[in-house]
Amino acid sequence: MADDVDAILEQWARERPDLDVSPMGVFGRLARAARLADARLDEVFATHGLDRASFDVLATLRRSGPPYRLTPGELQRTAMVTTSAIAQRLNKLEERGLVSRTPNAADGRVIDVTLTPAGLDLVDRALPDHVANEHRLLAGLSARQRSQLTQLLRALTESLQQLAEP
Amino acid sequence: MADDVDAILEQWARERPDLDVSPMGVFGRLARAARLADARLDEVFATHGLDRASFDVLATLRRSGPPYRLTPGELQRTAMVTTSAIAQRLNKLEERGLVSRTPNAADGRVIDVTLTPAGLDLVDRALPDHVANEHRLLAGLSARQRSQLTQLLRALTESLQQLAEP
DNA sequence: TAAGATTGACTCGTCAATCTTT
DNA sequence: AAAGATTGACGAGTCAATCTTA
Repeated sequence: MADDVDAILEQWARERPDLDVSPMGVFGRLARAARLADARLDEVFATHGLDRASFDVLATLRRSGPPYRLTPGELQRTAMVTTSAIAQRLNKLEERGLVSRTPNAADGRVIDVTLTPAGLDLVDRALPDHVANEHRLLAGLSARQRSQLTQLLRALTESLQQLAEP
Repeated sequence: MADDVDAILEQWARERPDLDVSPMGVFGRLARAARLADARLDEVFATHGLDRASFDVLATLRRSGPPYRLTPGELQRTAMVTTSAIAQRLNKLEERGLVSRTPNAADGRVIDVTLTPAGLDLVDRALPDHVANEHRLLAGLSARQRSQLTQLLRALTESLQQLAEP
């Protein structure tokens, strides 16, 4: 039942027995699982001509409900990237005709980003495949395991947020 | 106790009640936790003039034990990146005098990458801080929670590897 | 032919600077 | 001033192509 991370911990135990490197067992597996999951999810996005970044924007607009309209700042706050990354994502999506940018009526500093009919159509077609893929990827875990994993990741996230540099 | 991901799930439940998006509760938190952890770990690497990529290479060489020597291919297999990424990491580390590249005696196609005394010194100084940081980041989780999280991430990783495209 | 290592072109992110509006 | 959005320069990864050796 030993995995790659166990081998790493054994090496450290041999080379630096003075250090308790057990937290690496958590962070190492967290990084690897996230990377693997990204790769598996990307495969399905690609079949719809999308990548994670583009899907993320389209899906955020979609789930916000009609009129499927948010500002770059709003998109930034739910994505975990900077506003400049959002601007560049929007450039690509706008070029493809999947979103449109229009000036906000109430505040001249703000831009409204709206899902076009083509964008709505695309995300609604990709979404069921994406969700089915996620179900498939979790098939190896029982309902109880999924629930526990969710709770533990929530606790870890909270701890990590609390310790963020101010 | 609701978090960002719960809000996302609620939006989907409203907009697409036909889809069971519960797996997003796992994958969303996995991605967020991994991203947050990376940011917290980078802070300590930076105090030693390192980033995660550089530290990863130096630490892999360090824990392999004397003579702290591996090939790019060996480094690639434990890192989760391509060999070209390894080559570029090595270019930077070699320029800084932290590793050296020498031809392998037994196989002319192979390069030996060795930790220099400066590289060994740097990684041995950064390591205790890194480990202490990881302990600090996990302080919010009990021993039982860490153990459970490890087991669940291991199970998830195994499932994800099994479902990799061949 | 195949394996190992490297490079160059490209993509996507961050950061710092800029522009506009409040 | 401050807030929102965007751009340009840069860093680090991937992929495809190349070079050397087995």
